[in-house]
Amino acid sequence: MFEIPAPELAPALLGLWLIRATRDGLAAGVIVETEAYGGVDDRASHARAGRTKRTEPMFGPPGHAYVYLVYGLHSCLNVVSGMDGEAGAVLIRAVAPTIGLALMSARRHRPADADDRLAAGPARLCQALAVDRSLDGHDLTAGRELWLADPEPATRHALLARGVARGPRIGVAYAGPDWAARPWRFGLRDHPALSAPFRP
DNA sequence: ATAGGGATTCTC
DNA sequence: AGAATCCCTATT
Repeated sequence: MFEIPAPELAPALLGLWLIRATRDGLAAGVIVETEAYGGVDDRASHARAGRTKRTEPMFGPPGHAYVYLVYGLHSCLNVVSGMDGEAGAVLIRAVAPTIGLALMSARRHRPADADDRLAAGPARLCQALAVDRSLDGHDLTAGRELWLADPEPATRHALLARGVARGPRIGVAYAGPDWAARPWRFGLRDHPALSAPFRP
């Protein structure tokens, strides 16, 4: 299912489980916001510089993780899309915390935020789920450490019933007006776990 | 070798 | 509005 272009995979990931298992226990949530990044032609994508050490996973097998460090501080998680050898990835921008809330809360070394927002934001979600670059390249379909899983169809249907909102990607003004304007961000409409730019 | 800057978040 | 903070990428 991951061998499709990122702009197609991004909305398809909405409503799926993202599950993290560590020695400390299990933490999991439902993906509510995603963002698509293309290959060498996408001026907003890390792959724009071609195949490099950092972006190697983006060119690798689909369904694996691409985890990078941004601003020297925060990890961000992507699901690699497209065919092996062709770059593409979907940034997971927000997850609705469902299992292991205490664990997620403990990992955030800050005063308790609203539970809904524990994993609202690409860097927040990585902190809440203990995702860092040690998981770069990890197979997200293997069912261990960090993986994706299908929810009950009825559950997912109910979630998607609120509708999918689209909009331009966040923080990519450097890519120029054309690429920055592409509506490649997807989110469950009005969901309380959406990231900061989309909260009221 | 070095400069420039970032797919963010938090605080002032 | 500005800082925090590392490492990637491009250039010299």
